[in-house]
Amino acid sequence: MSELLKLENQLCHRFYTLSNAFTRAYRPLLKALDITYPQYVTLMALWEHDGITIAELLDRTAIDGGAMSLILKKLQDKGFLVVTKDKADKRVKRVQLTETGKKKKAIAEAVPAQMLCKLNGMTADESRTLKVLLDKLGGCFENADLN
Amino acid sequence: MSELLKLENQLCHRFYTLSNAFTRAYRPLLKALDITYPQYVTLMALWEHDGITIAELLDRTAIDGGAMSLILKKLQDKGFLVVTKDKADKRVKRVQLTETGKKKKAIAEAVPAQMLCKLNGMTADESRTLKVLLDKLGGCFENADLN
DNA sequence: AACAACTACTTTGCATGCAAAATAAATTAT
DNA sequence: ATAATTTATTTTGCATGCAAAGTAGTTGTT
Repeated sequence: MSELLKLENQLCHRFYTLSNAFTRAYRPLLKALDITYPQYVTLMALWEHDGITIAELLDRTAIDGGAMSLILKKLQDKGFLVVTKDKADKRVKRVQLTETGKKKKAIAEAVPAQMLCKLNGMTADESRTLKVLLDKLGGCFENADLN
Repeated sequence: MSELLKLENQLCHRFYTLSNAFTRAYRPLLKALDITYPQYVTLMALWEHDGITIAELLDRTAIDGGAMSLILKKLQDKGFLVVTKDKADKRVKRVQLTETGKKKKAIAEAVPAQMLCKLNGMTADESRTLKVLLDKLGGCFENADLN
């Protein structure tokens, strides 16, 4: 009975489980905004940096390019934003929040607190430590990508 | 500029990113077995507990029920396992590894080491601490589910 | 025994995630 | 300047993840 292949020993499975748990936990909170979790991530990036390029958006959100195409269409249909071609470089498209999209930020401000409420088993200290370790792990992958 | 909605401050986004990174990192390693990451998780559960119920498999892997239906079909088509009806309770189905499926475990044994190799930036100590915090976070969600 | 309530699974419809192919436009090389 | 190459984005095909509806088969009630 090799320990190596036990599910409980896998770091990856914890991430798989927790990532899905987050997505599920956000769903009811995002219902008021009528958006999904990846759409929420996209909007967070835009509320911070409006008017950025799709490439930049992909870089900041780490969302798949193909998925982003559809996400932007949906957010545009919902009136959150508009996608316009860059005049200098016609390959490039820029994403601009609409007034509606900007106003929704006020509603979204309530979401993080509600999520933290669900996670009140974690101390602020544990949360900080966790973030540090997660960022370190993320760094490992960036290097491993070179293989 | 509320800090609350900044992407960099979101725990959830780290999980989103890292979970996807794991799946991508496993893909080349699982190519030799011709399976996807969720299929790998399913097999790990079975290598540990052969002959368990689908419900038990869902519980151990945390994979979606609808997805599991398809995953089991594919793994059965590939010859890893067979799904049989329980004679006592006809609603229940049990999943049994085939001889082929059992033998593949030997090949899979090499996978964890290859993955650890990609993550050699993390010390064993950091990895342990991380697991503890992840498990605690997982516990938070179980409680939050009651809302 | 007949019916209501519950269980274990599967199916369905929609939204990604991923790799690879396809487009279009800009840049580089010859 | 024209071809070859590179870059930005979209499209395509396949594999989940998720919620909700649908199917059998079981159990509890009266």
